[in-house]
Amino acid sequence: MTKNAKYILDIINESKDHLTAEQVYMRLKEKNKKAVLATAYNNLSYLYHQGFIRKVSVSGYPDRYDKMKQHDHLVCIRCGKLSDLLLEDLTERLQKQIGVPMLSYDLEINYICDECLEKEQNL
Amino acid sequence: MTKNAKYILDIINESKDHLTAEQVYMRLKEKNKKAVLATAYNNLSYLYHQGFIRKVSVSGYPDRYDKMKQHDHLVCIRCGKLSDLLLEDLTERLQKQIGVPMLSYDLEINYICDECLEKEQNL
DNA sequence: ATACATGCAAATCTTTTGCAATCAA
DNA sequence: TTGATTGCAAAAGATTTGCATGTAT
Repeated sequence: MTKNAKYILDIINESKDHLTAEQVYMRLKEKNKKAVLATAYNNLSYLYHQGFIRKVSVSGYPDRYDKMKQHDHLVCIRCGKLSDLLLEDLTERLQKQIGVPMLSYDLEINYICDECLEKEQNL
Repeated sequence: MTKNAKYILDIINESKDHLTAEQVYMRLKEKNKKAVLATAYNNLSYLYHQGFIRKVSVSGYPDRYDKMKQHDHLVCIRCGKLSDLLLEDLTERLQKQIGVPMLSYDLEINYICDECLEKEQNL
């Protein structure tokens, strides 16, 4: 694990938000001024494939990166806003129902956030 | 609902696969030779926002479109392959745990498919 | 010395947009 | 006719890649 990869892993783990590669890059630059966007992408990709971080993909928005620790997401179908949810862990329940070994699961609850709801009501 | 939108909705509902916009477009052309990729995109987007179809986003791959009917997905984290799963419906269980009205949920189980597993073992 | 990581720029790919022409109510 | 939909081309945005350079072991 290289210096940049370590920095990035820390950035992800310390952040309460769901950061895009661009945002990770901006924070990485605070620690390593020479860093470049592609390096952020490359290391995020590496960390993801090694299973050190999660990646949340919502169509129409850039990928966002997240801690590994199991948790679920509330996704606004209008603006893509992402919030964490701590729901019961479904791992066992799901594993029983599937024939193959499960690595992890991603559960996203779709809703419309307050701001978007308000906007739609003001039409 | 326009002619193209209807065609596309039928294509999605009749397909057993998870079609990309490109694939939808190719099938749309069989019914309407003049159709164009952007029209497929526009109508898919319309159908999605109207809640007629689902959209499955896996990072690194084009979006795939799917029937509305609740079901879950098995996603290969190596090649992005998508398969349907019929697991127990978690709607009520989840709704009880969140404070806001839930529109729907997306549950993706991550695994490594047979082909990818074999490739990795042959290294 | 060697392999790997980086910086940089350019390429790629998906998806969206602007606009003019066309279609349908 | 009037507004929405289409076809088309171009733009936009996110992510990846190739390559030369730098770094660490």
